[in-house]
Amino acid sequence: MGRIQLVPSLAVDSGGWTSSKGYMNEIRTHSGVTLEDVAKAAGVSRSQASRALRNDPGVREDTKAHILATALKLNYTPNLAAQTLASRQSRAIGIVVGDILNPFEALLARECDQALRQTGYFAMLAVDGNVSSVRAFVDQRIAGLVLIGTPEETDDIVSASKLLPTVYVGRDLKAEGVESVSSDDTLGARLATEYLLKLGHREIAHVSGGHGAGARRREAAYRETMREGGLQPIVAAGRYNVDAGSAAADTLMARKKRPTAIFAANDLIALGVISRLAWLGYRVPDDVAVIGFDDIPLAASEPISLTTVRQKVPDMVSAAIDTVMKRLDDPAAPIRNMVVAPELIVRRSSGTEL
Amino acid sequence: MGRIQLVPSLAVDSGGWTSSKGYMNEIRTHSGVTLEDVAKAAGVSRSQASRALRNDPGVREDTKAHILATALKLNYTPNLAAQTLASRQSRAIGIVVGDILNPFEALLARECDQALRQTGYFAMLAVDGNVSSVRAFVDQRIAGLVLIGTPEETDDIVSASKLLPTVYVGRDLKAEGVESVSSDDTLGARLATEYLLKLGHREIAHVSGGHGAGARRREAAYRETMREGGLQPIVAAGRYNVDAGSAAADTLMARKKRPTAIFAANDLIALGVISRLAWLGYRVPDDVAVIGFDDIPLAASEPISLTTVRQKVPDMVSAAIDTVMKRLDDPAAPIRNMVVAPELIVRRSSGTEL
DNA sequence: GTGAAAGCGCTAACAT
DNA sequence: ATGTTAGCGCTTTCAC
Repeated sequence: MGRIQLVPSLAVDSGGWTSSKGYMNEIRTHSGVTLEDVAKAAGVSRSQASRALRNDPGVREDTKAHILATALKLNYTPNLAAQTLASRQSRAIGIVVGDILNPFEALLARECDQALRQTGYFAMLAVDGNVSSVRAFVDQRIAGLVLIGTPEETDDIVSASKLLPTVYVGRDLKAEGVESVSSDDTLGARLATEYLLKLGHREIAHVSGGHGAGARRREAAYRETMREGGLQPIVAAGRYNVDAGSAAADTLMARKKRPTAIFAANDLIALGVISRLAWLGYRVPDDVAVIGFDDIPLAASEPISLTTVRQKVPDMVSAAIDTVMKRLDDPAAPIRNMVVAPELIVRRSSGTEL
Repeated sequence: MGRIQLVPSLAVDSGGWTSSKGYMNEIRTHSGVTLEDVAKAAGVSRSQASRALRNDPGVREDTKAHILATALKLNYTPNLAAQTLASRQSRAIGIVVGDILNPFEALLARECDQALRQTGYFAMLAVDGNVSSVRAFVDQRIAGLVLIGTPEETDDIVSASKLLPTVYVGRDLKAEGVESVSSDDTLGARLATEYLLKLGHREIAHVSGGHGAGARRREAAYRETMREGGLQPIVAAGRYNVDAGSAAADTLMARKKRPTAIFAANDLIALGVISRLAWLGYRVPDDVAVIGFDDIPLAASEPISLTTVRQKVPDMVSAAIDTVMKRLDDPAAPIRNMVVAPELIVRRSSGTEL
């Protein structure tokens, strides 16, 4: 605490803001106080006041302190519009979320929102992510763009990335030349499959997540791991949602040789699998062990207690923000495509050794 | 379609924008074209261009048409910062969401985001809703505020509402003098309880949602309906989440006289109840009928198929936006507290008549 | 109906 | 290290 949101200029420790009660917990409108007022009250020029407030070099320490104190006393808040207009660059970062109802995307979005506030920039979110949201942001001259699960069409992402610092979170876009941060799908799927193998399962099925690159990587890694174990892969085609999991459970349990373990391409699918298994009269994990992917909050809940491959959201987000910030001060920086290693979180749904 | 986001000035039918392909599907940065350029190209003054673009009265129809066409041709995009600075009012509406991981709040947020784009205003979202988000928005001189499930402390809401047009969605804040849109909790709880009664259930339990006003109203309505039916209410104290539902299921099924139906204060609780019941070996709806509240997307999924009291999100949101818009052009308008009637959506989880 | 002029509140050369 | 001078791109009186 002790920092003021959106006013990086005042972020230096000024010793005047009580972090307990006081200003921090009040909501006050723009006082009507301008930089001019602060300068006048502090007995300096507008430029010096501006420099001090923005922590620009070339201001004597004591002058700066005095100006800051004055600003504080007058309850000064910079006018963002004026700042943006004069400096020709805003401190807003647009976050476009494809499907905010997808818990994993919501998780990423929330983390971005929070992480951004630490940087002196602030987030503008659009949750019905599509091209028009991106365009609206561009029109607002935002400084950078964070794309989460949207838009589907890679073309739009590519064009966006040519206009302003852009990073895509959750998918690897190296091929398209767009900066991105994603999880290592291959490693994640291996982790899950190998764990099931280690528990002694032989009939391990996989419910896929569709035809996206990530889903295909997960499926491929599952297949490879199975083959390495000398086992026959069993794949039920699915999509990243609950209903697909439910349908897959039906298909899988209808086989003559029923699987004793199911690795779902994501947690939503796993939830569908579990719910449907219960309906069919099978017990998880006693009859069937289940593992998911993502680690959405629901997975950790007591009645679900889903073993899953956790995508490290905080790591991914901080990498993403870092990427945007880097590019912001060096547009010529090399394009980075970061891949974060996921980890297996063992809970009840995977059961114990057979 | 045929409208340009964020540029209400150009929103008049200009006949120049192809709604299929064309400009609408391209992303282009700010052309660098200013109002000055448009005016010059159209052979008029900056003021006239400004008026025409904003649909101000006092511009001859043909002049206006000409200016609009020119702007279009030059691919002009107004500089939002300049507009805000000069007019001293922005077209941004802040949406603060308390918990974006709550599907119901996400539903409201998404709807708001979409609805707002139709109004000429645009949404700025903060998803880690707390007072500081509100303050940050105020500092940005947003035009209005939509609060969704946040902040907990009513004081902050009240102070926010004094600063700028504010509406709270999802809770009734009449007592606090803050405009709000909410669902009729009493009606909703009655609907659910009466339906269970009608099916022939006698041992109907309720899992409450805590101590908030809404949760208390739901519980009260449940109790009253039970008493009217000559039955003894059975209440398990809970909170609006999955784990509470799970715990409540344990408690309830441990009773000597087990309930044959459970009305959960919201869908998340219901999900917890259902999951736990499955674990305990009970079948839904055969052994226990379950009804929720909210109608989150998960409720409609095949394996869950939850009967629930649907809060009419689109109605609530359009009422909320309408409220903000009304107050925007008349700060003295009477305070409105709208209550929307929910409806019972019958699915599999409530079973059939006993 | 139209144009000229004066800012909005700030940043960024350019001086000193 | 500090002050002076121009704008940033738009809206908005105020004249005509």
